[in-house]
Amino acid sequence: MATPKTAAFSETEQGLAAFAKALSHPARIAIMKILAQQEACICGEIVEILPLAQSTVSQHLKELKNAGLIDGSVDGPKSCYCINWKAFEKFNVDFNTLFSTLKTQDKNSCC
Amino acid sequence: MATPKTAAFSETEQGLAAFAKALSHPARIAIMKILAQQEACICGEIVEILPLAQSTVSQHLKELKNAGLIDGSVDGPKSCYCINWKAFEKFNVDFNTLFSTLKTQDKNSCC
DNA sequence: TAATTTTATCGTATTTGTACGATAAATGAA
DNA sequence: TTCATTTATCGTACAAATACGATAAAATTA
Repeated sequence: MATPKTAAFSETEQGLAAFAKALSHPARIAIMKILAQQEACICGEIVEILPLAQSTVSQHLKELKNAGLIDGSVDGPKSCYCINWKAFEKFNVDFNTLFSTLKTQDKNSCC
Repeated sequence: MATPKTAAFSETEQGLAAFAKALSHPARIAIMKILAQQEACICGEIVEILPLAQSTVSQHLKELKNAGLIDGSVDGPKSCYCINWKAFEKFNVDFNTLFSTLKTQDKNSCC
């Protein structure tokens, strides 16, 4: 059986992995860039910029939202998205912490 | 068709996404921790620590190696792995750059 | 009210990821 | 040489991700 063993790992490892997974597709990184650069973060504008179908973009937006990296609000018939900077920064800090912790612990004993 | 449109995105986006994908599984983050903490980075020791089959661990090691995050060398019948700090740091820097660039550009106009 | 616009969701097809057991290849030990 | 140890790879099964068209839901416009 290919049942995921996610639960067997620590909260920190799961959290960092979930964050990394949210940004593991170039389209989602592109969306984060667009959200930062555009004046109004309307779904339709993102669809126009990216070479993907509307439904696919909606799916990517949903994943970013589930990961907490972006927020979304309804504006009439349109949907407005923006970056959740607090969450984004938290993950960035967590990742930097992992990197520096590992580098400090490193024994550099083989290879 | 569900053919990936990876090629439609920029090199930077693809690179960051590939890096994130390599760390998008808790087992691979755990492996990075083990490689930093253990004196000798033998495959068999990693297998003993993680709740995964030997073949599964081997697969995860292969993915980390393909992403360039770790190096591997044969030591008799054993395999020794270690973190490729140059590559790991490069990705860490790239990611920090993305974060700070986006934050600088942010217009914070909606939501 | 009726038509248009916008977006989320559904259904579906295809690809990729995850996990395991079994096996092969390589090395060291008996 | 023969046997044991170690690890990578193969085959397989199932789960999840990716992508699209079609459609439903909600709100504005005519």
